[in-house]
Amino acid sequence: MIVKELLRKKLKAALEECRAAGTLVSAEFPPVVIEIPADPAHGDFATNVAMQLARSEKKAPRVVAAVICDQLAASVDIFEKLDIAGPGFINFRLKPGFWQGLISGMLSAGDSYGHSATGAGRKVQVEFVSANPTGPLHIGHGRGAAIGDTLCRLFAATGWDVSREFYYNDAGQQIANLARSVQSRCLGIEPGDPTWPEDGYQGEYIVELARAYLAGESVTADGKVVTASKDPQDLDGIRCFAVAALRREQDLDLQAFDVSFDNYFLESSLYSDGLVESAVQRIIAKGHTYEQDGALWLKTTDFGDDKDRVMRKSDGGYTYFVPDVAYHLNKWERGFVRVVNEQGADHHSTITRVRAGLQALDAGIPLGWPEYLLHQMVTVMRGGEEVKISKRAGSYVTLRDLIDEVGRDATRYFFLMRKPDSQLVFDIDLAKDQSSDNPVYYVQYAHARICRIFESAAEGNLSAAADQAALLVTVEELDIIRKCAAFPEMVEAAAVNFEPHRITTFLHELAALLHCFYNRHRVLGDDRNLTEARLYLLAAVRQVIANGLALLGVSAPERM
RNA sequence: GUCCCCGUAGCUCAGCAGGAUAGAGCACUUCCCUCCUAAGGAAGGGGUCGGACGUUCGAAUCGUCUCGGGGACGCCA
Repeated sequence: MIVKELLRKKLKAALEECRAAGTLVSAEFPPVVIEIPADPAHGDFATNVAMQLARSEKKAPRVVAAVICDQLAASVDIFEKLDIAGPGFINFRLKPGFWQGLISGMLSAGDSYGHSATGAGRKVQVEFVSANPTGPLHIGHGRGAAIGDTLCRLFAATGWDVSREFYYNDAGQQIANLARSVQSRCLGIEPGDPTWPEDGYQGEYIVELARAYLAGESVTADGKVVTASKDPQDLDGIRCFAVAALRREQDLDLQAFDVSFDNYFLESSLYSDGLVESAVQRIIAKGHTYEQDGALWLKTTDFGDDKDRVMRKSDGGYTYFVPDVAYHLNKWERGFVRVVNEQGADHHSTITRVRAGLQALDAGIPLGWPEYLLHQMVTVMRGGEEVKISKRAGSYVTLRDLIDEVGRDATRYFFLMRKPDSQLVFDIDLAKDQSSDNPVYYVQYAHARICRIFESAAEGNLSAAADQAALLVTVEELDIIRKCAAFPEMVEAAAVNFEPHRITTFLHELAALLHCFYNRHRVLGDDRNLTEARLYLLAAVRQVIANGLALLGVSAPERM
């Protein structure tokens, strides 16, 4: 139960009662907003509804507030204090018993505390990472993987039926370039040589691929085994081998990052299954195209673009967004009422084109479908300087480099600390720091600390006791309960707004409250009842921290 | 030129479907372990919320303009 929601209902009911009694006369009431005041002295919650009503009531805000307060005080008994403050705020302070009573619900919900049924089992697909198999995953993919994975976890936690999808191109220009690059290495050609392919891939991994190919190795990827033919002239064979090997590498990277997918979708299948051609024909039939300069154009300006775009080039090939449209039509036909594409912000210009293409299909697809979550760039800092070079990839920092150096938990946490809209500076020194300066450890330590207390408690045959909850009356204890009680709405907001960073922020705040409490009060003390009450509280905190970390895909260690 | 994101403490960033003295971490100055892990806590200094105008009882939050920084604008993918 979300406490704010409860209050909102009580307040709405009180307004209606006032109207029935004639003490309020407004024809309509504004949406009731309940907020948590910045200054805790103002109470647990506050509402501005009296100020909003002042105009239609033709009374001073504080007078309106008094009317509402009287009604609330008469009909609801959860308030310890109700008062009117400032220009007309109504401040609420709930009885300690109300807060103490919330703990049992947190513990009985257990691992699902904070979850909701908002999604009502509807299907949502999240497409993320979607890296082409032309090299190891880089740090930008890492951010996308962390954000996309956590978004999936958030959707699952809020009642959606989530499907995780990874889309890649195994046959385009970039792949041909990859094959040529590996072939060149097989033939002993190096970057800089006259015959080295233009824009060839130069990373060390290309050398490794050539070596493996010539050695006749076998790789397994996406359920298929590919064995190298060893023949440097077999460009197609090299392509298949290189793609399989890099897909496998990427899978290992993702596995190390604890990110998994339900479905891998190949761009080539769109062509082989005729989906591109049928989508194009359908758009033509709907009259949204024209021929000009030997090319086929889509009138994207009919759908908000600033100029029309070429669909089929004069050489007969399709431009890159066409298979994307066919792909998304396929997603729609698979029954996903919601689709979220998590991508780097540098792909932002494709959004208008894909949506325009989908509208041109006239397939009943809603205007804002699919949704997009774009993340900004990542820069990596070490020793106060930007890191740009990877030993493996040559020109960029790989996800694997990061995971190997700072660990999975810290890598994920750091990627999720900032809102996707903000550019991210990844400080390797801080991420590796095994101290409280490191926000990951700070949160994990709070969890481990509680676990340790429970171990000590067990040795003294002490355990949490719900019936002593009334003893939890200090500021620190009530602050903790209030924070834990706000967890479900935070999860909801993080899911609705695609904002995983709300979770890291929340966890850091909760951990701070826990550490503060720990330093001011002794849990295992002489007073057995109080000890059991505090253990009861800590059990809830441990659960909330564990649940929050689970949403991030970060471990909750019992010992550190 | 058009579009998107960002601009809040020295640094990295929260806060932004408007609300009551603007927050955290790092860095800096002090202090707290005979006691459940000091990977912790307490206290302190540090701000024209890029700027201007507007809407409002009230703006870091909304609108317009403007100045910075980043990204995207292809018959490349």
